[in-house]
Amino acid sequence: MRPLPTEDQLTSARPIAPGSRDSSEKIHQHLRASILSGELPAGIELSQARVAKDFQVSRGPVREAFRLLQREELIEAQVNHRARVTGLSLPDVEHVYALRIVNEALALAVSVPRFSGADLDAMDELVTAIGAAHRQGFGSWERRHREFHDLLLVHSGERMRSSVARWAEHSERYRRVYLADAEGGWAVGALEHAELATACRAGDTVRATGLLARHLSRAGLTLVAAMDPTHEPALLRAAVRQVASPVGPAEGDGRQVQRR
Amino acid sequence: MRPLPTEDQLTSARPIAPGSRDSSEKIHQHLRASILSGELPAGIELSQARVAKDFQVSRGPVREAFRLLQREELIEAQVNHRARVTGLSLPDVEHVYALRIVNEALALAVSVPRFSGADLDAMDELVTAIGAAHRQGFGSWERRHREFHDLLLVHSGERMRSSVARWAEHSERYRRVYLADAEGGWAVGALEHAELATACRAGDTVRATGLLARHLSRAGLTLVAAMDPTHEPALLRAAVRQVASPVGPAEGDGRQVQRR
DNA sequence: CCCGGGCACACTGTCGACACTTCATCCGAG
DNA sequence: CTCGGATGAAGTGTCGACAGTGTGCCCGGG
Repeated sequence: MRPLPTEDQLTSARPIAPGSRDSSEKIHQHLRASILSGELPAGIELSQARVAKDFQVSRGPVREAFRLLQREELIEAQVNHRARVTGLSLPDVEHVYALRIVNEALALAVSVPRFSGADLDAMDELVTAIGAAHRQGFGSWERRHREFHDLLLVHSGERMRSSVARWAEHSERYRRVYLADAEGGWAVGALEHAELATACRAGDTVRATGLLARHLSRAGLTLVAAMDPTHEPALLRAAVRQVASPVGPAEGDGRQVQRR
Repeated sequence: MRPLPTEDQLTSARPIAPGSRDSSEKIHQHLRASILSGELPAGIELSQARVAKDFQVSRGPVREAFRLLQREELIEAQVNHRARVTGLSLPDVEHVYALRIVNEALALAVSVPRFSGADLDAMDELVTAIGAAHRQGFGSWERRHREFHDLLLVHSGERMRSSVARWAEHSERYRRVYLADAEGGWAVGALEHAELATACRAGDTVRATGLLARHLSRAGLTLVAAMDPTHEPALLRAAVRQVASPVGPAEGDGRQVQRR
């Protein structure tokens, strides 16, 4: 493979406010957003010195930010080498979506009985907003979409939410790269969101979790298929099987997860 | 509450080899082990300067290690304040065990069909080893116990294993504090381990995952009950319900998770 | 023309220093 | 005696500098 051009002021870094405390946190946030959004593509190299110069800070805070990104597996760094933005491997995609399925389903299961009327109204509102925003560009749609999924987990506790949100962020990254313009998926997604909101309002926990699992598994399967059509997504199957047990809602789950 | 004595060479820190590269990694490992083992109890304060002096390094690497620990929620740090070892809240315990249940069950589900004969033999060996080691002190038992659980996930992929292992480490910490000498639990645990190994050898995935879920939920419920007997562990129930669906193995699952 | 050794640059890991903040103590006014 | 402000120590956030290491380039030999 070709060596991939080193970054060249590619990150839209602005100087950090001089007196600002905890600048490493800001750097971390900024870099993470840049990576997840694809502005810093996989394989690109980031040097501490360069990033420090772009943000107009010393290398100390940059090193701390890099350590966090490394722990999140957004960059990989070896000693005495420059850090590189992590690549997108197929097993990673499957792991991310499988974990999302089981974790978000659990979070949703405990959230459903706790939804307030306001929550449910906001949910309906977002469903229509997502449908309307899907032709205003990817950014708008993505923001609403993320809000919707956040709302589903709002009553599951802080620790679980942060754990789940981290995986969701990763999947945002993959989705943007591989499904930037899959218009067919939008319509199906909208329908699934509507069904999900209905199930939440009805308080039907097992139906809601099953729908969420299928929603996520469809996204994951599409991604996997786009990356390698011959791959057998055993992990994703196992995840959806765990959540949406055969005793779930009436409609079979064999449609999306095609057996062979 | 009283202000909790500040640490006083409490961490058994030895100087880091001078020429050693990546000393922050070593500091991180050491501190994490100290916290998880209880050597650094919850609430104690760690100052960068003091830790740096103990390890005989500058504050730079220590800051990086602290950032990682903070991200793992093992310490909490505010700007211009000393870092404090995180406390053990009841919701945290429930979250940790609930996530462990769904994540490890998923990992086990994909691992069962992939176990080799050697894996299964090692599993049986560990089952007996655990039974024998449980009177050689907590440390010995804990090591074998961890090995056993690691073996269960050995074929689930690197990313999932690391994700699962992190939560498992947290639970080690809680268990050590609250169950340091619960001898009754050991016998039950041994029995469950044996059943688990049998199910794996038989290739019975749903039985194996169900057993694992109940094994973990029992531990979690014991912990929760020890911390607050009046607490209603809704999250744990949801987690075990998700994994061990009613269509599971013959023996009912209503025994451990008592309904009211 | 091709290739390997050597050299200079760039970068990383680490350290000590400086400014600012927080906290505890002490002292004097009331 | 009590209470509030001053004051010093301790600690943190940040920076620039130094030594060691990896990388690419150049040049000479074959």
